Parts: sequence; structure tokens; C-alpha cells
Amino acid sequence: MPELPEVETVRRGLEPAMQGARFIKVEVNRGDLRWPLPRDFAKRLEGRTVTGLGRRAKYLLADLSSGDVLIMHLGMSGSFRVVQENGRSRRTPGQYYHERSPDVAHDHVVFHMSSGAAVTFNDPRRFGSMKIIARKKLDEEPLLKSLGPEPLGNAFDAAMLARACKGRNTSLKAALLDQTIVAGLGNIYVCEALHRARLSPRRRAGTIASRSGAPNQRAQRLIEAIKAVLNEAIVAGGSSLRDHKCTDGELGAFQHHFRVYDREGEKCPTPGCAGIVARIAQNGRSTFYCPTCQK
DNA sequence: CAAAGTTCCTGCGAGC
DNA sequence: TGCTCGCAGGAACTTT
Repeated sequence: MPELPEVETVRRGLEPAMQGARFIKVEVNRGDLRWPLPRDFAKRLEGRTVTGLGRRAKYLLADLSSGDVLIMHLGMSGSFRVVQENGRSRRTPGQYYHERSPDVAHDHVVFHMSSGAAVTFNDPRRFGSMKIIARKKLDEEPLLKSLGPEPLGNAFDAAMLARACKGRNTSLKAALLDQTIVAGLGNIYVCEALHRARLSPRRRAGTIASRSGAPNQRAQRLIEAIKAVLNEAIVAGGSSLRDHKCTDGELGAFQHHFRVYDREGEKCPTPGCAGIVARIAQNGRSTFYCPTCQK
């Protein structure tokens, strides 16, 4: 599920179940995820309390009372499900009670929390994974070290984006997918942001900066488009395609707001534009855009 | 067939 | 010419 808005939606969904709660029991059904879970994975969690649940780009970060940090990534198809498993539910019945997992076979990890919630990580493709590191080593963590700025942070502005793109011969599409330039965008939101900014995904990345690296109007439009689409998607609970669901099992709704993604052949939604949404391949992945209004 | 992600490998061109 | 170095593009991982 994976882009920033979906991960943020998951983070918010996990908070009531995990924030301030202790790991009572951790079950590992399959440890061979994208990288293998260590043998002592459960031991390093059990008995610890989650003192904070954060997010960096597409990574979830749970601070533990032991001084460790649990890093979680959803990969392409990962999801979390929260189920209240004892009789002490403080929540509306039904909100957390579900028939069964729709796909128990891929329930790889289960956290039984002192909040009474069972938090289940399900990931058919197993591109997601988890890792536990000491908090004091967070700054040197390879998974996080080379990440660029958070797209919704104040530091991410036209000047910074232009500087990062200056001199780059690659496409704007590829540049925005590059997590070292900006961390958290994926295929969907890059397509959507470029359409809102009326910039072609094929345009050379370097053309949003002047020769000196100063941002031009395109860089400014792009920044505004990125922030707008991410904020709107978070409000909508992310996008639900094949696998993304909120932790309570409800669907995100932002897929209904897609302007170009997965809309090949449809009329361009830009007012006054008569274009038709096209689909091309860039770096082996689908790009959706309007060749008429995105220049 | 194509899929929301990340990492690793190869090949190319620039520059010394 | 030959050697790096950085960048860009593609394959691989896996299941539905």
C-alpha cells in the first residue's frame, strides 16, 4: 500500500491500538519477508511499551521503552489489521470486530497488545518487512539515511526541489520517484502531482531550475501540487487499490479523486482541456498523464 | 498482463 | 588510450 498518504493513514489507525501499549505476545508466522526477521525479533518486543508511533517517508517507526525503534515498511502489498480480541473493548462494537482475516495465509506477524488489540501484518508479496534498531543508531540507519526531505515538511520548497533537480537529465517522473530527492512519493502521487502542476512526466528534471539552480515557476507549481495532493489524500484515508485498507478494514477513498492515475482513455479533467489521458511506460512503470495540458 | 516499493547491477558518457 | 566516477535505466524479489 504504500505511498506516504497510505502509510500515514495506517499510522493513525495503529495509534489507538499501539501508542502507550505493551507487547504481550508477538507471533511470527513467516519471518522471510523482504529481509528476514532476526531470531530474537519477538523477544526484543515482548514486554516493551510503545512510547511513540511515527512515520518517516513510507516507513513506520515505533519507539519502544527499551530504547529500540521498530521500523516497519509495507512494501507493495502490506497492510495492518487491528482487531480487539478481548472483552475489554473501549470502542464501538463492530469497528474492530471482523469476521476473519480475508487472507489468513499471509498474516505473517501478529502483535498482541496490552490495549487488548491484535495488530496483524499481512503481506502477500512479502516486499514489506520489519527491523529493530537502537534509537541512538537511527541517524546511521541505512534504510533511512539517504532519504530526502519529507514532502509535507516546511524544508521541502521550490528552492530545495530545484537544487535537487538541477543538472539532472532524467525525467521529472523519475526524479520525483527518487526517494533521495523527496521521500514518500510513489507512482500514483507522482502522476497526480505532475498533472496538477501541468508538467509532463517526460520533461527533463533539470528544467525546473535555472542554470544557477534557482527555482522557476514550474518548480513552484510542482511543490504546490505535491503538497496539495498528499494532503487531500491523507484526509481521504489514502487510496484503496488492490490491497490498501485502513487498519479498521474500511477503504480509503482517494482513488475516486484520481485525475489521471489508472484513467487511460478518459477525458482530461483539467477545465477547458480536450485531451485524453494517456498511459506510457517510464523506467518500467506505468505513467498516466495528459499530453495536451501537461507540458 | 500488470501491480502501490526498494535494492542491486550493468552500461554509458564525462572527465582526468 | 585507459581508468575512474556518477548517473540512468532495467531486472529482480513475489503473489494474485
